Amino acid sequence: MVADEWKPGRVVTLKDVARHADVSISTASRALTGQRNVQTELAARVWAAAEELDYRPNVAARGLRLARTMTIGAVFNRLESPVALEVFDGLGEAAHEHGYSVLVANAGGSAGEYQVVLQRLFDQRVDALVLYRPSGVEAQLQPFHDLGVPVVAVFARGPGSGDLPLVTNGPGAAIAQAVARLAELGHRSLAYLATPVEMRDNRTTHLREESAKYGIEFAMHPLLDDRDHASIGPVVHDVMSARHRPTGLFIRYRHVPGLLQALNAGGLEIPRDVSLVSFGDAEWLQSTRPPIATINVDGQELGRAAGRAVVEWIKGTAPPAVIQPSSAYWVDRASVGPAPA
Amino acid sequence: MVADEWKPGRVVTLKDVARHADVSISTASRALTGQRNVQTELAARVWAAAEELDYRPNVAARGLRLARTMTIGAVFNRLESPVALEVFDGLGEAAHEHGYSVLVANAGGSAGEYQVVLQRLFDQRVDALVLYRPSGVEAQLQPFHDLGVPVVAVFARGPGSGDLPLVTNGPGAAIAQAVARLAELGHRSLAYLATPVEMRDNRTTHLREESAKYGIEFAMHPLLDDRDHASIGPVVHDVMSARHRPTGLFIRYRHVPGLLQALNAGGLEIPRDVSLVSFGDAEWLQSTRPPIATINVDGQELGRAAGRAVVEWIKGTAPPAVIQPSSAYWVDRASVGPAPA
DNA sequence: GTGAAAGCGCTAACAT
DNA sequence: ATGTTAGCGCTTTCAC
Repeated sequence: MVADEWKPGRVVTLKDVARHADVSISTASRALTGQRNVQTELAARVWAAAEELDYRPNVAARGLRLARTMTIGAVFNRLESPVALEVFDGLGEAAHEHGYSVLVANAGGSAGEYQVVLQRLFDQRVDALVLYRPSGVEAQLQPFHDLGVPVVAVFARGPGSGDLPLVTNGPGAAIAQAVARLAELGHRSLAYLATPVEMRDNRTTHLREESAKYGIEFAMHPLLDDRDHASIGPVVHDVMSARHRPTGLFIRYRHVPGLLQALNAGGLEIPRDVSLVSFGDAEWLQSTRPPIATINVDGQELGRAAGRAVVEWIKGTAPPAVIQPSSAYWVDRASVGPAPA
Repeated sequence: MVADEWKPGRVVTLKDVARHADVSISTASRALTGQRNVQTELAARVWAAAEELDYRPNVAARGLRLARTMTIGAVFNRLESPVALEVFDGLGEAAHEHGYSVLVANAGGSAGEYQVVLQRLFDQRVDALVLYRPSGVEAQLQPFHDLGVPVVAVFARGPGSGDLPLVTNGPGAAIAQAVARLAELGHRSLAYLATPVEMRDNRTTHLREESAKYGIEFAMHPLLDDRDHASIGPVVHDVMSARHRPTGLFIRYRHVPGLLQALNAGGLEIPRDVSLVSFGDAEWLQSTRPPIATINVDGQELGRAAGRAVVEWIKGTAPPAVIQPSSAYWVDRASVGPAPA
């Protein structure tokens, strides 16, 4: 057989398949979508034709009819942290598994930009929205809510994110282990260096509670919400030159390079002068000297869970307020050592 | 005014706008798409109605009609290297600037997976395809070529990628600077550690040529194409325990952690025993001790260029075989020091 | 300049 | 069980 009338630049459509199999369009459609109201023999003919013509259904067209685009919108503030990447990876995996594609967008940071990004996703009529660490986006989500489009937050949700279902993990156990280890090594004063936004994380609560258990002092120190490494320097200097300076530091992954530079500049050595724990792991944290202990998150699993959640939601079953597919885990490395005398 | 007849779960459509402005659908369309054959007064009414109803055109529907989906497909082997991320970022930026969204997919590695990913993108009828470091995908691209869908490779293209237009940068100048610096510091023997695939990069050629200029010995050493850090150990051991061991090492970013571990395990220090240059930069390379010199690529610019190229191509003007928006640059850091005696 | 109508590719009544 | 028809939201002839 020969493809009936094929022009080079034209994509083969359901009509072509139907004609080639000598059935009506609707029969072809039914056969290909696997409905039962079609004779086995005809169905076979349709499938053969489709195969031969290399027919690929136009998802957009089907979406128009079904009011589903089979795309999931994902918004990241920037794919910068390893966790964000993992989440993206896992999300894609879960989405593809269910036939969805992922339309991803980076919102650089400003609210205005976020607005634009959401608008584009709305224009594309995504079937669901996955927001990584959203913050203050409640208002801009209204159009999606009006349409009943599922929206979930992943990893964390800042203030002003309304009551989006949150896909996250429980850092409690891992933080407990970390603090226990530090207590065991004689540490009596810990600190968490974080930007004001980050401080709202439940990590803060856990750190405080666990520290209290051992009678350990715990303090938070605000970091500028700045990308510049240097900006961390003064804070570290202040913290470490105080009379009662902490002997154990917790800090988010993205600030580690800056922190290392700052400590280095101050002549402070890890773990001799201060122990260090990073929230978030990466390959290179294992090859620094010393390797840096982490409290880590299985971002991929988070992403997968988020994907599954929205797909289920699309099908009708709304998720609970919090989904916790896995727990963070504690990775002990040489950056955690005995408290200095 | 009040939204005529608005049901909660329904999205406002062009029809709604037309009715609200009391014009025909086609006039509304013309007004909103900014065609001239429409009275100023009517146009104003239409715009007002659109504004009031918060009308957002359905891109998919428009796409169906115009045979353009306004999406660009991007395929990464995995968003793992910092450059890949930057490229993605830049691509998104350029795409959005021109009204396109980016449908991104990760192909884990196997050819089969790549096939599936491409198929999904085809089903979504992406208007163009951007492939990051593609290799051996020529055959699977046929459907896109048949349809005249623009496809470009970014950063590099492996064997079997046909004659895809390539968006890349010229590493020549930067490599020349690096080798010059090493020569100046007395190095007489350099090596490039890379997986067999990576060795096909034009970096190899440049390294060889530049080394030759100074009469410097240059050797390539194959790495297993493995994600496991440990697998690099034996190779490093072999290379560094040879009688004529190199005093300067070039290696791709992603292998740096493994290399550092291996050198560390072998009791070798940078730059005392060997100097190191990484292809590809990252924040943490500045905060290791010593900081690691790099030959770096402006991935973002690459991504932007790729985006611009496919958009232009969609509009009709095919790109040249190679687009080189910027050059790689040499970043001297303390990992490059005097050759050991 | 404006509206009516056709049609992009597909699915889902509705007829038979 | 199959074909005919309508219509998803939009643009664009084609008449007037």
